[in-house]
Amino acid sequence: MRLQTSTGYKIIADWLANKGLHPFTFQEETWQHIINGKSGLVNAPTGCGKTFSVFLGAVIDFINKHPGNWQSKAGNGLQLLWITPLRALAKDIGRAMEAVIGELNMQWKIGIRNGDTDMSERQRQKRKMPEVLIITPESLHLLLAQKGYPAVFEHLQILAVDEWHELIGSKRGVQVELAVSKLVALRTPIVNRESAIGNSSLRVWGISATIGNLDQAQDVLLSPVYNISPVTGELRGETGVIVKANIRKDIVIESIIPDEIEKYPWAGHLGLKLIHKVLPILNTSRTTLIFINTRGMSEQWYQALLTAAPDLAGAIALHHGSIEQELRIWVEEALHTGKLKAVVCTASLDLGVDFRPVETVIQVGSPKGVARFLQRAGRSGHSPGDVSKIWFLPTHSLELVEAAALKSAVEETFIESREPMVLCFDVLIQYLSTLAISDGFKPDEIFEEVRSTFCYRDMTHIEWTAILEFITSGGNALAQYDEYKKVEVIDDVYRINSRRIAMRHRMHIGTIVSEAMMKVKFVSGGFIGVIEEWFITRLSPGDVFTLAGRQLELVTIKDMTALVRKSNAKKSIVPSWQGGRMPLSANLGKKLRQKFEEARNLTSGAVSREAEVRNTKPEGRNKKSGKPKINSGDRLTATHSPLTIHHSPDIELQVLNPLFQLQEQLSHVPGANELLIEHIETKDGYHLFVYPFEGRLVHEAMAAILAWRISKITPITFSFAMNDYGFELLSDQPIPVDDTNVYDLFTADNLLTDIQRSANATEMAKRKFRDIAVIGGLIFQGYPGEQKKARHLQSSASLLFNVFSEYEPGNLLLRQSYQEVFDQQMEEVRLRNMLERVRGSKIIITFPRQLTPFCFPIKVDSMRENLTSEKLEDRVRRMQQYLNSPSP
DNA sequence: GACCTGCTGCGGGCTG
Repeated sequence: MRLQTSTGYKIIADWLANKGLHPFTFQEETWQHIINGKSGLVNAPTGCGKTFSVFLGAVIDFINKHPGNWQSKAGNGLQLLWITPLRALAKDIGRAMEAVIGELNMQWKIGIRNGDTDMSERQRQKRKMPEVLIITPESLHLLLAQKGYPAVFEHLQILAVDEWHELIGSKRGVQVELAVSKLVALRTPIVNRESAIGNSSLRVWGISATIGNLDQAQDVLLSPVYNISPVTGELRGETGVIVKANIRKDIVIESIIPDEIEKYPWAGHLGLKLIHKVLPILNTSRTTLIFINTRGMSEQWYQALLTAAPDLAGAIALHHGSIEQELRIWVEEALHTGKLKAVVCTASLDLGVDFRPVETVIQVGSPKGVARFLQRAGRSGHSPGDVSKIWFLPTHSLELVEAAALKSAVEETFIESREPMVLCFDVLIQYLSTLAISDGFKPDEIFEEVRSTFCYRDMTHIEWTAILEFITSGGNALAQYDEYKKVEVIDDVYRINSRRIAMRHRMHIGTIVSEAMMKVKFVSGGFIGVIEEWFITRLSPGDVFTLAGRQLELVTIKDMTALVRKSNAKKSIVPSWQGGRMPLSANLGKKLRQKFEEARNLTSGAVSREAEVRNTKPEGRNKKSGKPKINSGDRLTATHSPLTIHHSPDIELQVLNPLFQLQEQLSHVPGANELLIEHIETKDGYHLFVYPFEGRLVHEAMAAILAWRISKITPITFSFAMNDYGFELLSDQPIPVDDTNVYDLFTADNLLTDIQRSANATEMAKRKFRDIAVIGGLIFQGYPGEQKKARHLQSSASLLFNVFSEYEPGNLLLRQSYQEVFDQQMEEVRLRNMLERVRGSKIIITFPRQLTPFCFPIKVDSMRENLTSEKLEDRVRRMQQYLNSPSP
């Protein structure tokens, strides 16, 4: 059968043609696969119709199955389940789907199920499910926690997972994997699969933006569909398909360049010095999004814009995750109805404006990754054929190189991968409890289902048994506490019979664990947002702080709510929120290293280098102190690749030429295949600066390891500092790192043991364990509205951590917390890759006679602790003035 | 359990 003759296809194609659209716009290839019973992944830039391609595929499929009466047919139950990570997206998508259904005169109902869905709607859904249900991963698990849930999915044809790239790298993604395994098994039980031909009758479709590991993303989502034999590991069904839209989005990236690069700060994160260059951009664009990396800095930018251009009052707004939901919704609406010229925002506006374009985007500071930068650029020029325009505003001089790096990364579509998580036992425990409060489960069946997912495919029988033991008896360590004996076993069916436990569990479904927040509310009523508990407890009544762009005076704290009134005080404290510490991505780091090499090649023409380059080791090394006796300004090893410039250099690199010249004079600008190490002596002591450009997490771990390894050579103590470009070891005695030992110090051998000895893994694991314990249901966070204090949470978590460490060291959750430290906190894989890279590269050690442009930002960050910001700014200015006019 | 600049996201429904 040729596809085009199918009734559904024709109806939809004609319908689109009537509207002047070609089916291709909506990736008709997807329709074909859906009708043919395939599962797969759709990949296209935003605004290219990938959402509609899956939805229309489901519509065509329905028409084909009910050829005579598709317009009158309803009440078949749930046909299409649509998972989306954001509640806010559900409304937009639902509205768009309803419009299509309306025009086709179909009898489908589109329903939304998430935390915002009210009770009556939930009950309506329970009596009769709509044909399409848009849901969050959490709410889907809540459905699985209802008695008789299999009936809900009896007629389900298609499961769509929207924004899969957003979910795959997190535990929310694992929740989706488990849900997929369950829904697939409901249609084709695992026990029948040995004999089943082909795939499950349920078709699973992921919808994803471009990521580096698209194939893997597909495998992770579809793993339960693939029908892989649990015995032999052999693939018995078909694999899925990837549908890519061949649309290339044009993106224009432009840097905001300081007029006098010599005077632009070498360090800093805020970038307000360039605010005068932002104003003209706002004026010439209808709507602008200004992305700021942190909530605190976004508050500062908002204030600064109003001060710089008071006429903007009322035309600009602020948007971040700690601002009250209603205010945020108002801002979003006002932006798109044209009431606002600009919105200062954080990652809170990364997603969710798909159906409402803006004209211009400004990125302030490093976006930390290529994917995030592209995502933000894509907020503008949203229609197919439009050009996305994004401005990059550097917050310090060296950061300007990132613009050049981003340009070539975007050009090459060098986009980060999102690594799926594996063996998350906390999520598994939560899932099993979910099944236990609805219909109960039989371990043998569920074991196979769970192992059909990517996350748990390597789970052993021993681990599985330990999990079952844990949920029924509390395991070895907690056996004496009844509250951990949640699940009862009757006739080999595992169930939770206690209504109280079931109720508590429902409230704790989900994998997002937040800091303890306190609501902020006007005395006169009206919520403004939330602030972290630790921050507000440092304030006293009468203190003025900033939130949602307002000056607020703290009046009192009552019922875990901070009551405030408006204030006209000149000075106010800007809150800081404890957020993720998104490190520079590996991709962007690599591009940066390449750009530095280009910059050096550009510079080398200008600098006379004959006198500097030495290929031989200097003589007269003082073995005792380990400090080589050489003149400052000399280098130990330095060989340069011949000067090659393949294309015209980026404007950013040209502008930064004076900075690179100075760096080259004082030290060295490292090439892509070099690791630069600087020994600098100041009145603070002996500094060792190292520049791997691997993001601050790797640097943090590497600094600890290096310190540990050096201390084995000679007894020595250090303090550390680091940023995304490099790290610093500081000591009061000379640091014995030279060309005789440097490769050994940076070896990947014994990495794991050295990590364990150097970094305080136990302390880090303890922190990770808190989230794991909450997700696994070991800690009750309190009923909604009466959240427990952070202190309580922390103390019960660390109590449990200690109990496990002492009485059950093999506990799976304990093990997981250490694993998460290695994987996420230290980025062990990346650390190892870095060391492997260093092994094959040239290590350049220099001895600059003063601070260099490279080390400057790290040095400044390490001073920050002891100084107020004004004093710091003064000191930085003085340091830089001195450096810009170097005296011999 | 500290904050050194540090994002976002979710979340009862029984039995009457």
